[in-house]
Amino acid sequence: MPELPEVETVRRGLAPAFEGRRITACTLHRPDLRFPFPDKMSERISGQSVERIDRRSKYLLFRLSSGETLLAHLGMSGRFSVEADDTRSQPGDFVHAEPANPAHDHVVFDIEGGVTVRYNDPRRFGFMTLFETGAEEHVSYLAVLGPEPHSNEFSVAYLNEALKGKKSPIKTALLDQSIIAGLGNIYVCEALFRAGISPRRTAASVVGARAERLVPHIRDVILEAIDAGGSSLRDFASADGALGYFQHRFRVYGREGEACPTPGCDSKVKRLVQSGRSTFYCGQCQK
DNA sequence: AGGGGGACCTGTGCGC
DNA sequence: TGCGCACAGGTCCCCC
Repeated sequence: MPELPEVETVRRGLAPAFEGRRITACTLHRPDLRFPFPDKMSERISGQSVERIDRRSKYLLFRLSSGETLLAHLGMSGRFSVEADDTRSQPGDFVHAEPANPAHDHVVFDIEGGVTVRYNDPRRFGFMTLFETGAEEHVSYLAVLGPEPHSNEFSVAYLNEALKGKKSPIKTALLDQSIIAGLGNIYVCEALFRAGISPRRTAASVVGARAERLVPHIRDVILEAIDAGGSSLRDFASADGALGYFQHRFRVYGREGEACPTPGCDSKVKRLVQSGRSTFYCGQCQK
């Protein structure tokens, strides 16, 4: 489920529980997720303090006092939840309202101050690894990533260069994390809709006015979603996990057959499959 | 070299 | 009610 905005929301929810505190125990309930956990992972994390939690694209980076970084990716179904006795950490799940099935709690962090953080992942497409902090350029997952959508580096000039000569559809190109990092199926569909660009158009043909529109729309769609997550975080202090993250509604994603939301457009939202994944779009508004 | 398709997993919702 | 199938917000890896 998580694209960049959801991962950022999770980061903000986890930060007060972890930052400046010691992890007293890290317990693994199985040897692997998508990949085996790194050698002696539990020993390397237990007893360390978390100095900060960073995010790059859809990866969470827990900076440990040992000089190592714990990298976590949530795959499709990964989720963190917090139980807390203290007042600093809000309990809850940050993305999901439904309780997680404890059978899929694969990693448990006990943190000083009476905080427990669980990583739950039914499909186990997530993964975790440890690396020496500062060696990011040697970590394959991070080394290949393109710019963050809201960074200065992500500009019209950059996009033109990155898409030059690309025959693949723009939809597919925007899912390529080496072109732009952090977009997933939902926000690519939403950004192309807002920019009025057909998902089937070749990437190389997105130039001129289309590229000028696409860059700010990608930024906006991501920043709005982060804001929606952030306001949810602020609101649910007393709600105990009932976050309602997806009160943030999508304009086309998951809306096949519904009326196109553009005022005055009488077309319906269509669905097609590209590279094996659903694309939602309006054939009238997106050219 | 780049791009498509399968693989990795479990859960859910739908039609019959 | 039960069963089978399609589909799910991601990424890696193989093969053409």
